[in-house]
Amino acid sequence: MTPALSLYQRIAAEMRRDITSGVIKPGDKLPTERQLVERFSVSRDTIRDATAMLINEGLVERVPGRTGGMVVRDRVVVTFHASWAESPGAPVSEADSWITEVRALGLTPTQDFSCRMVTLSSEMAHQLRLTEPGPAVLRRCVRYVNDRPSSIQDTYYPKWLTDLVPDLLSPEDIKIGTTRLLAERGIVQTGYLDTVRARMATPEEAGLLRLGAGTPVLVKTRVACTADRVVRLTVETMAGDGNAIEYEIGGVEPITGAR
Amino acid sequence: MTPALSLYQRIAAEMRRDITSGVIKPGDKLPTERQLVERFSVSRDTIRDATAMLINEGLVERVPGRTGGMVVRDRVVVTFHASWAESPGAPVSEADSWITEVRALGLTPTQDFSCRMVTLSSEMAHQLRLTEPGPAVLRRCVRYVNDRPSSIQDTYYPKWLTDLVPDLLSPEDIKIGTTRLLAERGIVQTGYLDTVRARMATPEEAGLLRLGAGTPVLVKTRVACTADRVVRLTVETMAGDGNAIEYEIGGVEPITGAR
DNA sequence: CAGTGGTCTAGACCACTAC
DNA sequence: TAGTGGTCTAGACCACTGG
Repeated sequence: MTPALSLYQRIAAEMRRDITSGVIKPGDKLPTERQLVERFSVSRDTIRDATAMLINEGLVERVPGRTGGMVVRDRVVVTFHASWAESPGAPVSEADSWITEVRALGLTPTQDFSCRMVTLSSEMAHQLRLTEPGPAVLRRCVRYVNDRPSSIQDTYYPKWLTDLVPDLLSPEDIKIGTTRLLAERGIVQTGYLDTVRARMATPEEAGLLRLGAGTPVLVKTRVACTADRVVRLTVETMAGDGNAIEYEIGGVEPITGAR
Repeated sequence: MTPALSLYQRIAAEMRRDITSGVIKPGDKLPTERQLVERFSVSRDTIRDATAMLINEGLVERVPGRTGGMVVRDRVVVTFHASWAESPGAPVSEADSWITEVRALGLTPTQDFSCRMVTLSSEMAHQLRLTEPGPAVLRRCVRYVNDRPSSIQDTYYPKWLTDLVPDLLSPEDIKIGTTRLLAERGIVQTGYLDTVRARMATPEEAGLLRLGAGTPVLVKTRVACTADRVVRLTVETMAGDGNAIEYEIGGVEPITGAR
């Protein structure tokens, strides 16, 4: 049954066991590569093949420099409550909801806003139900947890909407939340279509989110509409396995009530 | 700005450009490793470092054997419509919904069922709102697209429920769907709490789903309840970037109507 | 400065698989 | 049997970073 693991796979398995069983804990350093060469009596490349597996699985991180080494990662999971906020009557904006969640984990949330004009791809224009590609406003929110980038949220507003609500062009955070701002101007969002996917980070994303090679991203695409029109497209790219998305469907009191 | 890419990174970038720009198309074979050694005048290990990046990004697959080689992957995305089915009044079962989706893409769906008794971990018992770990029935459904494993769906039913509805112990597919079966016995599910995460596949999952190393999985956890009790826990592990999950919140006619 | 990981070489032998 | 990727070795030099 077992397909005869190769040498580096057996070494990886042994180290993986030490990590998952807790012999080596998050934050602990692994032995140096040259120490592992001695311990297992193999070449350094074989050790690097083994540790590359652990890094690809998200268990371990390489830290360069004199006091560096390989460190067992400590992944805290931040949960996005997709069903909670963003309804016009919701008590909090989507951003507030995220900030609350991060603080509840004892971590420090930060956000960076920017705003610029872009030309929509035909793919994006189609998702916004526009007849053809055209200009749009892109509002970007980069979120940090303990100063490490955690997610990039890009929201595209079609030109007809920003003509109606020029406040959307503000390069600053809109305190009350864009959903409530739009509602106050008569644009009430009543429906969302979310699509969630997982894929490997592109090199650009790995740079932006400061991800190690071999880290996945969780991508949530949200198309929002009023009773008769599509008003925005939001693409949220989240770092690796440090984020989760939660959806409630129907009444969940028996589940959440016991918490 | 650019941090001086190393040799293997530059080679990877060049090959990546050929793939994403369409010079090399899905299904096409890359040159052999030894041909690439010649073309770039580097050692084979450097070529392997470069191609390992492409494999980790999910762009390329290695195929062993005489006529093997490195092949550009063609990823078709199957979408799970999480909001559609599973309501007792829904026209189709969750399985039917999936089968329809796969067929619509011109692919062939297959499913394998199995059923066995397991002991719940304390984590799972907590999710089922049981006071302590205990026995449960695990119904597993492995799904294949064109004979390649695509997802593993594990559903755990607590013992009190299988005592009430022994049909759940059937090792065969339940044609009408378990949700409708339970509804006929008076267990009407009215709420779901879904959590979606992305992470790297463990070696076991990579084996089950026949994934190459460095492929992410999309994990959907669904806890379902009736008006007053939690009745099941479903963990669905999906292969890499070949799957997506879709949620509808509120009225989405302006979005879906235009399709 | 000393030690870490990062990169690269030039070989070697193996398992697998279509021809 | 011939050619593919899979594994492994024993070196080498580099960039980076704390003491």
